Amino acid sequence: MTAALFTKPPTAQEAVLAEMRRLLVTGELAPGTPIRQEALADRLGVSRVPVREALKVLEGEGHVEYSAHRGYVVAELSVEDLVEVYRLRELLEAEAIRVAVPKLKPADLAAIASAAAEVGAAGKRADLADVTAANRTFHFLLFDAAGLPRLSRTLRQLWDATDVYRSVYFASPTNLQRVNDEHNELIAALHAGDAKAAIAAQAAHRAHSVEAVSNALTTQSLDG
Amino acid sequence: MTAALFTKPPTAQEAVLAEMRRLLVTGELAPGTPIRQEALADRLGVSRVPVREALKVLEGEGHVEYSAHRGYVVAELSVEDLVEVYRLRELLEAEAIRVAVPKLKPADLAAIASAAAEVGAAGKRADLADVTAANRTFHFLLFDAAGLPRLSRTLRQLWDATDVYRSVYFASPTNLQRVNDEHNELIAALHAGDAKAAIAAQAAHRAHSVEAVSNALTTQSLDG
DNA sequence: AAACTGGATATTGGATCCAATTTAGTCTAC
DNA sequence: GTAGACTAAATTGGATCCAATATCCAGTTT
Repeated sequence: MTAALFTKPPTAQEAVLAEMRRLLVTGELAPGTPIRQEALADRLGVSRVPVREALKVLEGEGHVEYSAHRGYVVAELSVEDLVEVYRLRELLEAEAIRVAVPKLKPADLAAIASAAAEVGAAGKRADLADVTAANRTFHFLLFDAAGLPRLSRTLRQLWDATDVYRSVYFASPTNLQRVNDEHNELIAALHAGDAKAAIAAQAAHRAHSVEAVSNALTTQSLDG
Repeated sequence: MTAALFTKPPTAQEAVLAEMRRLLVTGELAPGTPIRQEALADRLGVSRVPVREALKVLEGEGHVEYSAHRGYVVAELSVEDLVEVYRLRELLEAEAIRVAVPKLKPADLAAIASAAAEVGAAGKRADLADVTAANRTFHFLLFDAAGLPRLSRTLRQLWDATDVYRSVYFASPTNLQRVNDEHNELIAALHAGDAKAAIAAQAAHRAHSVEAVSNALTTQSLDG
């Protein structure tokens, strides 16, 4: 019974899904572009079948739009969509924190603090991918502590929908510094067991990011 | 250019998906049962390919659970799950109504009233499927009026998750009568433009149904 | 007797092939 | 010159076939 040395991809569709997520986040698959199944399959070294199944998953998550016999197109995210996503996050994240705070154990707090530290470290390294990943870990350690799987799932969907823009936000050193400060503020509230303060901290945190991203969206296109 | 006499299924996967939803709601595919792709495909007269794509959709919606190389199993819904779903609905439906009420036009109100009437009519006919469908139409006419597509999508997912139990609730004449009364109360609030009252009405409506279904769940199994 | 090993069978995962549909382009009719 | 119809190419949808994995059962070992 040997422990796995590194994570293996059990199926091709899973590998395809992971790679497509990367392509979507990095913008290599830009919003609005039609997806040619065969080209994509060739690029990933598989047949069209696992690609199609991965696309069905992404369709369910709202990352691509589907039209019968016409295929898939990378979904576009308007400012209205962005605002809607953040409003829904506001409602649901408040609930998650409200439920999670009384349940937090020392181990949870330690894990959360550790994730926050990793955000800072990755920021110093200017490693955007790691910042994004650590940031997500940080927040979902908290959300998941509520022990409400469907709430977590829904929140993940909402986060996924705007992942494309998160790296834009983290690209600015000013924003990065602010993010770290806000994380610390949130952690302090968690240690104090003050759910209300934690919710407020998270709300401020979110507001800053939606403002920045919204500005980036309205002024010009992503790659501008 | 002949007009279609009845809605055609453009693709097989869509037909499979619709039929599988029916099987899940009616309980012909009971929670916990493993899904054998080939048997299901034979039963529906198609190959396994469209079945697999439909299953991926249902997996995304939480109706089936998937394990690599082990296949799909019809998801079980615990009482905790039920409570969680209704709590999330509470948060999100309140938001939907809050946004929708000021936007409601006479045509919307008429459509909503008409749907409510259909619920009553179907109830008199004791047609459970029609009651469920009309009830859903009624509520989502309101939710969709908010003009928030992601909110609507999330709410649909939550409703879908508990669809299995809704027909149980409607099976009781007492419940049916109460549902009609509560619908009328909600409609009155909408006509008055009173969002707060509408939210309260919807909350009471939801509380009654979660209570009934929860009782049914705890006392015994579905078919008891 | 319990536990591990090996192989047979059932089931899922993936690739290839064919059918159906859409789309672009060209030709014709008016 | 434009609208419509027809044709051809590209693309998606579905079926069949083969490979990979898991499960089950017998046999062997300790």
